Amino acid sequence: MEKAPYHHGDLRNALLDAARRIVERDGAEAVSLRSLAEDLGVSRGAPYRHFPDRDTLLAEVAAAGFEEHAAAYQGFLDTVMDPRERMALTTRFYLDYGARKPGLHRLMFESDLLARNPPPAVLIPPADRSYRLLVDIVRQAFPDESEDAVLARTITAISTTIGFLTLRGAGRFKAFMRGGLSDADIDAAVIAAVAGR
Amino acid sequence: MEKAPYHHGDLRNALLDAARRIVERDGAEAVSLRSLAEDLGVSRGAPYRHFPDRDTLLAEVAAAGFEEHAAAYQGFLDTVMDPRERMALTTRFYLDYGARKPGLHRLMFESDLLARNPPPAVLIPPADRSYRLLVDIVRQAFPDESEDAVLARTITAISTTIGFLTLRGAGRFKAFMRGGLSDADIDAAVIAAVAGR
DNA sequence: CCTCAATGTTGTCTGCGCTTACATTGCCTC
DNA sequence: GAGGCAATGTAAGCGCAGACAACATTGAGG
Repeated sequence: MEKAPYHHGDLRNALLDAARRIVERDGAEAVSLRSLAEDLGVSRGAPYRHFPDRDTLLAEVAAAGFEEHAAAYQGFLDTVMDPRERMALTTRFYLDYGARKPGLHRLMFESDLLARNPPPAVLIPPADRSYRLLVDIVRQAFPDESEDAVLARTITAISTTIGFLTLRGAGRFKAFMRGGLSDADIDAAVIAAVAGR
Repeated sequence: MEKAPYHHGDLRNALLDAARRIVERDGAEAVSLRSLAEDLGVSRGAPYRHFPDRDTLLAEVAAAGFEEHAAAYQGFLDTVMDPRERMALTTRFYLDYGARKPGLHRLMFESDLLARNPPPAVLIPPADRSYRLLVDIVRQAFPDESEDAVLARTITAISTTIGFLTLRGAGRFKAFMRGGLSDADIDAAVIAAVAGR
């Protein structure tokens, strides 16, 4: 018969994993250090040994999200040869990811973690990496455009994609559905607007 | 010497006004019924006489926001004659509004109030009205397009606009600023992407 | 073996949403 | 006017959460 050891063993990573699962499903608001501790069979003060506060934990979850997110469409650079098709696939990947993990998506793209002064240090490298990757993909899809135009296009492209997910998540498109447009139609319209101009 | 009357007089509207001010400046998360009650000099239970819960109050604040928002660019339909220019002005109005009242903007376009089942009844008419107005503006700016195309374009247009505000608010464009693009350049790029295709 | 740093526990404070039981007020009717 | 009643406000309390401080336990290195 196993008796529970005084020390958890790897509480830090266990907290990150558990928080991540909750964020993916129910959003960052649903994460509570207390209930996390309870789930992991540990006292409510224990998490503070590993994270000074709740936001620091969430920042690490978001950082891991950016890593995973960027790594996934990094692959398109190697496997998909046509630059325009690559851009369309990247957009579709964003849409799928946002639909599959809405809470994590919100934490990454809507929370004000990166707007803090200063932003959490763990968050900056993966966020920058993801941003640079995206600019590369846009640049190769529109090779004739100036660098400023490419940057501007990257901004509008990601704005369209993220905004669409935000608004759909907020239920603002329910009214549009009565207009005979299917989900697939709308997805296609977004992808066309981003990649097809 | 005035003694405080037992009844506030118009607590309901006082709550709405106070909540609105806090939402505009600091976001809906900063609204607490307790501190609202304290500010207005009533007991902490008093607000519950007027709103069954916090979300109901926030829904009314959002509804008022949609009214004001739509009324403002309703004016463009009457005063601005060129349909494309009208569309550009509407976009600029969205951008200004989001920059001026970020918290209210988030409550209106990012919160999940409208995604509930059922959504708060007070919210549906103003949200629908705002949506129809927007479709009208897009339809007149692109009169040759099919109705489905107009709907799709409305969706991508508002997605671009709201997404841009969301991402800028989330600090995700800080990295882009180092690329030599000014705020005005980026605003212009968004407006061009929405209205100028 | 002993010490110490890392890690986990317990108790406490504050603030919040929400509910229940009770108090005050003003209006409406007779 | 007096009585009654609905609207409105107060007071107290529950459960949950974040954060901190004081204390306990453990294991690794000197």
